[in-house]
Amino acid sequence: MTQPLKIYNSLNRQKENFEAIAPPHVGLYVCGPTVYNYVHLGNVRTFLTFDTLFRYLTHMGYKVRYVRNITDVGHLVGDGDEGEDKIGRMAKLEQIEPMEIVQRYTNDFHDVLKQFNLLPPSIEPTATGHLIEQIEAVKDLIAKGLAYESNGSVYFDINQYNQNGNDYGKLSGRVLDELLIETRELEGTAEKRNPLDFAIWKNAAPEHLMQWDSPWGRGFPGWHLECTCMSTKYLGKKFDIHGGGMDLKFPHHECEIAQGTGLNGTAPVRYWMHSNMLTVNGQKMSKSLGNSFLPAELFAGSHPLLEQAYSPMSVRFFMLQSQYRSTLDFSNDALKGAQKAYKRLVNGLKSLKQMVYIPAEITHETDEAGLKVSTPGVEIDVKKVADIEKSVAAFYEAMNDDLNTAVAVAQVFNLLKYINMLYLNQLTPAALGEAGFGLLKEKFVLFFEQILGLQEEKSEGDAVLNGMLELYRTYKAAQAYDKVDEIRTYFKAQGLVIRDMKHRIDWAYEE
RNA sequence: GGUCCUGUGGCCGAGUGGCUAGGCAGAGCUCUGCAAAAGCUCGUACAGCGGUUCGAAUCCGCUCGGGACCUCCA
Repeated sequence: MTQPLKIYNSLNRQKENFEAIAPPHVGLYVCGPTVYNYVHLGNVRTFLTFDTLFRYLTHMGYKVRYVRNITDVGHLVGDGDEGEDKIGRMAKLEQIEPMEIVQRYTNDFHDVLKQFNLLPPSIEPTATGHLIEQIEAVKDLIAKGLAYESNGSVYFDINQYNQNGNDYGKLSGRVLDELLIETRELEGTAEKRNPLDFAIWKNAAPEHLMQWDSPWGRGFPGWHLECTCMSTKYLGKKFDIHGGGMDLKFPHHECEIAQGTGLNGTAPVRYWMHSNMLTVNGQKMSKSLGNSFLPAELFAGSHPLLEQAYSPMSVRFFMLQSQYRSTLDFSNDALKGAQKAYKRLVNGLKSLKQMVYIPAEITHETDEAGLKVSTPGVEIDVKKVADIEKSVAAFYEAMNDDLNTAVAVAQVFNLLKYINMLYLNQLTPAALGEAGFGLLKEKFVLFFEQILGLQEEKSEGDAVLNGMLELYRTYKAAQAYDKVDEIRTYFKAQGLVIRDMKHRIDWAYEE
């Protein structure tokens, strides 16, 4: 617990000790979705990564301001700076207002993240809500000589930026000359001084649905600019952590660094974090490849790639089993395994919550010398207690090692073993001692619910189930096994199972 | 073509020089009305070849395979 949190910083490609700029406050910015379509499972992985970070930093005692934007304008389809606005395009296709598109998919985004038990960010700003800031930023960049107007559009001047002593390409490891060779075939370079210059304001054709007045005529902001303006506004000129998917590293985050540095004279971000891709059969899940599926399809099992339905928490758990910087490959076998593993954990949680510490009975005797001797009925199993303490420490170590949730989850399973032993009377609470038992209970619940963000998925109400269980006990006592089996069948139909143990009868989620 | 990542047991997935990762699946045992669950035990894993080293899955080189970014993408 005392060791520092280490974070892999994409800027220098190594793990660094995390030090907040102004503790106990931490500024965290994550690039949110462009709300022109439903979010797919790959998108969810990124937001889950930063939800885990948000939860962990909060647990560590930091006061985190978590800003995650909604891109509702400016993100273009296709090549460079010539494509159509994604949201405008959908609006035209469906013949509705762009803001209807935005609202629909924003709602979907929120619904999906809630199902996966992601915490809402502290601030969720939108690009259209910050047009004034963006126009001011464009003016400022022009005034600083880092941007120029061309045909009603304004471009960021990369050559000038580098001449000022900066290094465009630093984050993604790009070399300008090499980039230039590759851009020779791209369109839309006529207005630019340098093909690599990117739009910070775009001139809008009359038929363009989303456009606003500006000093350069009617237009709309460039995609990269919104993140710079909103992060600066809410987190300051230099803030702690900026996150996003790997695929945003270039050019989006590179451009953010350029804009922020150009505007504020300081690199905007201390730690850059990038989560890796979710793959399907080894290939990146993406809309354009047609191998993506929606959370709703996953929950219903209604997609050709899916053999069955998987619950939100199973999927959350599945993703937590890997480290965020590794690619994670989706497969039915892996999901099925995760579903079962999750249910084992949640059954452990459920039984743990009912457990209370019962001290061992103490026998008092008088020894030969006439002195009173008190002997506890159970000796504390120091080996098991030490093992629990070790797993708890290892959990924190894993989380501190660049959020290694894979290793952290393994520790939770180590703890689960003792919970199961307690549940089946293979171990008594007294054998762990009050402190050992308390540690197990406190940490398991904390790790599972607060830090990993997993939760029980309730189906039937507890009252009904407990009534049925009572009936089961009655029939069981009467040895009416046909009735007993009937009740079991009912439970099974609900995805539940009766556990008929020597010392107690209980229900659990079918694994 | 450029830059970078990666190849671990039937499956998923940690680990980056010597110390059991973990989960799922499988086998055996204990328990049990029958089950289920759980606990315990088990399994010649580190793409191939060569090198460095007392010692390599872990470092270096080569070969083969997979992937990402370089154009919108989480």
